[in-house]
Amino acid sequence: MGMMDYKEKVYSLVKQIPKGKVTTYGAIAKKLSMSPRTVGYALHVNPYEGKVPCHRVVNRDGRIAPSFAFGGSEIQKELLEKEGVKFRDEMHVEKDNIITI
DNA sequence: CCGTTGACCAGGC
DNA sequence: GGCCTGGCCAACG
Repeated sequence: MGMMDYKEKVYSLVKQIPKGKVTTYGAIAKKLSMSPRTVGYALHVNPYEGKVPCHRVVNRDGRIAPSFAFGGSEIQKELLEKEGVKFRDEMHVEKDNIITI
């Protein structure tokens, strides 16, 4: 494993989120000592569709991404529901799905 | 070198 | 829960 820039650190952490659970940008940011915005940016430009489960990251309120990079929030919702994540409404997961990792 | 943008957050009300 | 504010910071033009 060579040098990891900040984005790769984010991706390797996201890969550890178990199926059926989600975590927050802030939790990842805190663990990597970076700003939550930077985590959001890294996922926005994530080049590893299918390799990094970026659909398992939500904001502090449990809200999914309004402009999820791979097909919009509807796709993110589908991916999560397929894994058993329950939703409170169209844009929010039930908070008991959120883990801190 | 700015000014702006954005998959954010903490805290207050 | 919602709405604001101030803070945050990489990237882009």
